[in-house]
Amino acid sequence: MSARNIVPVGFAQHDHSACIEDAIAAAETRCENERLRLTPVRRKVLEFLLREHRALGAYEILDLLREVGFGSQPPVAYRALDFLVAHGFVHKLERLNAFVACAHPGQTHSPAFMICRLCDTVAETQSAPTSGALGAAARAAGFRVERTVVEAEGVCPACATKTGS
Amino acid sequence: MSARNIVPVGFAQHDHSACIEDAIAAAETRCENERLRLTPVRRKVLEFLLREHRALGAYEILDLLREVGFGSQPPVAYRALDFLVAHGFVHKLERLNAFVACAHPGQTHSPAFMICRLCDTVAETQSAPTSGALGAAARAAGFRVERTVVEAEGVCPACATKTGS
DNA sequence: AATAGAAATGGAATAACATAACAAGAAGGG
DNA sequence: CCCTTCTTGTTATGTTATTCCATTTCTATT
Repeated sequence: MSARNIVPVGFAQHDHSACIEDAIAAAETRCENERLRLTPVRRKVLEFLLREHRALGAYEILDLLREVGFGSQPPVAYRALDFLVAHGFVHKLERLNAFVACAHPGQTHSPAFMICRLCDTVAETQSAPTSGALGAAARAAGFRVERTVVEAEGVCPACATKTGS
Repeated sequence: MSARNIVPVGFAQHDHSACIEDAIAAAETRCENERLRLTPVRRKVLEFLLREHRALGAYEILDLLREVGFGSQPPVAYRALDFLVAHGFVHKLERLNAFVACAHPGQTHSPAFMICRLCDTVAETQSAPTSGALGAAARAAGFRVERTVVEAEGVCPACATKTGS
């Protein structure tokens, strides 16, 4: 994986090797600034998720960790994922019980996702939890929103073209 | 449960026995109209979910079914839930891997939920998937949205008052 | 340098959630 | 009545996630 190769993020093309390196570098910088420890397992898990621009299940990640010589029991993967999710480097897709690397590191985070049900590609975008119908309903009910899960399931442009619909 | 008792739906008070009866009646009517079969198991599961205005896990439902003399293996519960979800009588909360009775039967369905992390109460409201940030992003990307998951996690008014925050 | 406390890791065991596959029974249309 | 379809019951298994305890590593302080 040292040659630059072109791969979709979300549904567009880009230089993927650079994007991985940049994301790792950004994560390292942030961890230094905030006294967080991007340990080898955590870093490796983040790399795996960046390499694939798709959601990986915890057990897929665990398999990859095993191949590279790390501990191979579920808590190893879940602990690393907990750390990465807690600090916004990775998001969990509740619909899929799977994890993706954050595509907008640094930005304030109320992510929303588009998940293609045919090819499993995931695109991340921002949501605006306080505006919109949900925000209004929450204010009306006196509900304090702490976190939102916004996931759209459907068909991405590439698959729509392929299947001719 | 024959006396009328007052219980929150969403976060407001209401006559709960009437609300269960109405919902069951509405479901029966709709099933007759659409040639769907609201069999005993399915009906019972819907009742359980209406009784509690909170999300129940499939295995909790299974326990309740067992108590009432139905089959007690997981597929029994999951099949009934599949039917109820497919026809919009019940929604699945992806965040909780659990199920709630629909609070707006009949209305067009893009539900959004507010989930209290302290008391597990769930309130349902409508979302407008095509408007808002997500809709715009989907149109921009050429992504066809078929279904949306919108779940807000936070603290309901009652719990906010209790814990004094 | 020694060391106490906190954070991170390794791993066994188990819990919680979900489906596949097959046999048997009930509903409804000709 | 018979055929098809839908539904139920059950066994077995697959997938996702956590609890708990022992050990190691890091960090800050003496």
